Amino acid sequence: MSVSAVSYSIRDLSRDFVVTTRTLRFYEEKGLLEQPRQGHRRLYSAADRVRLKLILRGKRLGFSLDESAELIAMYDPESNNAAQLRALIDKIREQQGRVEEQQRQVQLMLADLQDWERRSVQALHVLND
Amino acid sequence: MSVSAVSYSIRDLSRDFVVTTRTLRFYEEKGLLEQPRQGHRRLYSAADRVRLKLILRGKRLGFSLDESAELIAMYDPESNNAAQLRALIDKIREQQGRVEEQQRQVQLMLADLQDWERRSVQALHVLND
DNA sequence: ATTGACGTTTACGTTAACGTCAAGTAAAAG
DNA sequence: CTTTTACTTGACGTTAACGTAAACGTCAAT
Repeated sequence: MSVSAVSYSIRDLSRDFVVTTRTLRFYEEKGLLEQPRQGHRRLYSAADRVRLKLILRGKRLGFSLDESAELIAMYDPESNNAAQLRALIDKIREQQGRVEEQQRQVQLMLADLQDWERRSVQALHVLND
Repeated sequence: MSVSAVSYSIRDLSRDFVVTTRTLRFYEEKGLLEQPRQGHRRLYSAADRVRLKLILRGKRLGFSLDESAELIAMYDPESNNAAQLRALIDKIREQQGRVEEQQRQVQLMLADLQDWERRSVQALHVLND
């Protein structure tokens, strides 16, 4: 089983994940990505792609980069650390709570407005009669 | 019917809505709140409280201050502008979509992790047997 | 040898939403 | 009249997450 040592330029990653190269360098600066130098240039591995995927997923969940970093640290597929996994799940549950709260607020607001709308439509009716 | 001309100091609003005075001045600077000067000082009215309430509600919905400003502009209780009301509702529906998407992502992630957890627990079982 | 295409570092710029002084004013309380 | 107390206007500082040059390196192709 020859491991086809696939590697990607910064441009490749940029294209594949639809982020700017600046973003990638920035993530590296912040310690979120490795510093995969091949001499002068960066050459990313499949593992790096996974890390990036996790970072971006974190963003989609509504986490900051720092939070994502923390989460990814917990999400170590090597160490079968059950406690850490639980901790990670808890963090995400918290986020779930926050998002749910937002959703509640949005729905309340929508309900209010639609109520308002119904009433003003009725008011117009009255005026037109 | 004597309108009890209630008015509130900046400190009052700060206390009542649990925001700093800096925040209130900042909102005023951004045009989100009126500039209710009584000579030297700010003296807020009940209407101002309502505006502030709307701003903060906007934040809870996940809107930026600029977006909140836009929304509040649409939310004019005076003009029975049905079109504007619909537009407002649409804006909030969009936000609802974004929030729902986030929630989906969070739930997916949680499902994955819990799956992962089950599998690692099983793995441990196997090791212990 | 020169031109691109691609990449690198350094570093200042930007937006959002306030925080944090500093210095001055106004009015009430002692 | 002098403190307090409450408030005012600057104005610079801060964090997050990059954007936007500027200036330089490298390597293959012409």
